[in-house]
Amino acid sequence: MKHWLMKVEPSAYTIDDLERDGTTKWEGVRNYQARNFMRDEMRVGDKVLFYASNAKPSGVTGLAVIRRAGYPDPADETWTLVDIQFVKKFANVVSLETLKATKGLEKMVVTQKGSRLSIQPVTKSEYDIVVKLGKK
DNA sequence: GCCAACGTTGGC
DNA sequence: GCCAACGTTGGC
Repeated sequence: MKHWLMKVEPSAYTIDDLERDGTTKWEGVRNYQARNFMRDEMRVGDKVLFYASNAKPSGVTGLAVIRRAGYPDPADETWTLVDIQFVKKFANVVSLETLKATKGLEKMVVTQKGSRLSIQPVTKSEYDIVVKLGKK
């Protein structure tokens, strides 16, 4: 079982949209590294931190789970889709600022300078720390 | 809106 | 295959 962080801008999709929809196709990834994670490594049941980028503030807004593993995008088979399912919305956003200030998350990809990757692997311990922060 | 970081493209 | 130019991401 792996853990992931998936970024999306609120103007495109939010945790509220996911709560309403239940599940959604994760469309629009146009980066090879991110695609390869979806295509090769994501499995049904993997846990996902749902991250809002370009937000006020940017941060993790809730949790999701992989519902369907990587499959070709019917619109363009170069690219890969997965389906994710809503798990929960955090009472409060766990902001990037908080992530950067939290012990144990120093190596988390999203806290690194210049980290633009929209699909990122997260360790179990990082995932657990963020879930705990989300309950506060 | 600015701009640093970084991925991609394309001329050579 | 190198690398400058260009485009995009995303924090601020």
